[in-house]
Amino acid sequence: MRSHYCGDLNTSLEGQQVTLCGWAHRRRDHGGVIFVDLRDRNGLAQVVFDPASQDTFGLAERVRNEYVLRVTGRVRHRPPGTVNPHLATGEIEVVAEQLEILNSAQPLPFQLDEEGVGEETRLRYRYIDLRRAEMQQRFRLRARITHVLREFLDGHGFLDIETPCLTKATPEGARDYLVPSRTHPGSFFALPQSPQLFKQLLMMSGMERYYQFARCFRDEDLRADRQPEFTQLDIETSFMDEAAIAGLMEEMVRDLFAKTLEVALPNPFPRMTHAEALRRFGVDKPDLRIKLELTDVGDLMRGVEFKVFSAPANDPNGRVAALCLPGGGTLTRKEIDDYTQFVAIYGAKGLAYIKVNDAALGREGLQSPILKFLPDAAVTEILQRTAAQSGDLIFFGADSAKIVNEALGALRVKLGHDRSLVEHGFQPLWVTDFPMFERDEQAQRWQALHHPFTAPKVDSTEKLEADPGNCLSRAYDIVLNGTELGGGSIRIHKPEMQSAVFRLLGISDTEAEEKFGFLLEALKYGCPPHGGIAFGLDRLVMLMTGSQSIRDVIAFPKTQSAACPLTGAPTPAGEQQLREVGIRLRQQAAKTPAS
RNA sequence: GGAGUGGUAGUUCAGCUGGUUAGAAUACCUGCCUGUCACGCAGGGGGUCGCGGGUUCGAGUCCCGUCCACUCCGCCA
Repeated sequence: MRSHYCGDLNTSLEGQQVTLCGWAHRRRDHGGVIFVDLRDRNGLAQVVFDPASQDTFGLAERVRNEYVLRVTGRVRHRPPGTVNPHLATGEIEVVAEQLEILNSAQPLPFQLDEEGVGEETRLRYRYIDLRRAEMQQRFRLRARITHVLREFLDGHGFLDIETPCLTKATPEGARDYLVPSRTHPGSFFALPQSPQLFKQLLMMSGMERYYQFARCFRDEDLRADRQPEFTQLDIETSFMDEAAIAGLMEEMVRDLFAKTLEVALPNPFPRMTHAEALRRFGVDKPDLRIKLELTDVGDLMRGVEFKVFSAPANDPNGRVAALCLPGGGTLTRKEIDDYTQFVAIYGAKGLAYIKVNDAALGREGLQSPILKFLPDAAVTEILQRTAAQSGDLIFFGADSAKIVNEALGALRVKLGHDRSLVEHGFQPLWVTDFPMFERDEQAQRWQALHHPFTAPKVDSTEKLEADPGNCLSRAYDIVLNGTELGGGSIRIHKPEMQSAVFRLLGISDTEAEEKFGFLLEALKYGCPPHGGIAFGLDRLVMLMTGSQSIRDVIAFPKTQSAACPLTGAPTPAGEQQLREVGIRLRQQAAKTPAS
């Protein structure tokens, strides 16, 4: 006799005695015969308690749904007739000879095979939700993914090294989660937003190739793909340049997809500059499965009477772009109004359009409220550039480049999904040549687009300071199906360059010394050129499992208000605990968030 | 901080322009049925309509506030 999983059972085991452990998922009672679907992590098997064959009846009578059982019995074919597709194998059943009830169970708060159970109920009883076959499969794939990634990295000489979770607050970036120090009253640790500085220090330590599945914490508002704590596959190498790192990393991702999903990704991954991504797709993480593209038409609008178009066309920070939707002529007035509302979210004040009824007729074949403002030459050129055909519809965005890009970029993705224009499969992409800085007009200063340790493409501080606004960085992002999977860069490894970047970011020497003194000092003791990348593991698993939310691939996630319905965390701290860490509250906690 | 959607039985939902005792499915309980396959049949229990206030003769339904969940904007170096 040997133990089996329900899903392991097959017809070749006929006649053999097996032992199964699991939950009595569904009990049916027909006359004297009792049928129990036994569920374990591998599936369902039907167990028959037949009083005519064995004396197990007395116990089986007591079995209710979801009791935890150990059943020993003999495998046999079912009587001819029906095959149950819900079972791991519908052709055989196990005739129980011994039954042990390992535990009883109250009726579950929701049915495991029920669709659409509310998010909060699922999280409140996450341990039950995780029993569902769908969740079991997701977490099995997640474990398989981390295993294959580790295998690849271990095989390429990377060392798995842990870095602290209790560390120092960083001044820029996301809000930190703070942890009060008992031994240093009034002082706080911060939970790491990423192990960025530690992995750089490891390069200075001669570790040369490092990786870690690192838990990261950011106290910012949540989204379907953002949790306050999440896992990064954090990687850093010495002596490798952008091309070498990208080459190795995409080899790793190809290996991963081949081994876990049997999907062949392109070799090499396509590459695109940040500027090209914005110009063609309006975003720095384009979903290449959607073939729609933005087309610049600003040069045609400089002289038109229509101020909405001519003003941004003549503004160096403005943009006028077109987005042609094949077959969009069938859109109703209401649908177009809905899209206008949609782009308003991104600050667009309107959404002009031209319906192309008959492309061959030129102006006469078009239909649009803005047609009267456009000269013939511009109309002809628009049709040509967008390659519009009869039956298409051309949307227009005209505003600051930022608003046009965000509005039309988001509209492009929405149209892709609404109109079923999304190709199947996985389409990866490297985005490169990011600007080093972006201007924060409100604060009148530069901000790092990536992070302040990213190396610029120029090699001297003079060149960097001469024109910071046009300086590119040695950063790269890996994008998959419109999701930013990971980002990295070659780092600054010279103290004077690091100081220059801090200065440009408005971080004074005193402040830099206070916040990053240890880094600046370490750079002086022989820092190798180095760079790396960090992958969002949860997002990667989300894409690979086809999940709609990052919560579905995290065992115990938080709700949108960053609370845990299962444990009730966070909860108010007791007076004694607060006293120990030297904290007095400015106001009493009103209530427990999850209660 | 802001916009939108939702909150009614354990669960998933219906409940129209306000009007008797708030319904369905499923789950649960009892009984019947000797091979069920989401078994079937008969019966039963189960609700502070998120919470607070208001309008009204009368509120699940209308108004105001508030809490919670989800999606998005801001935010996320």
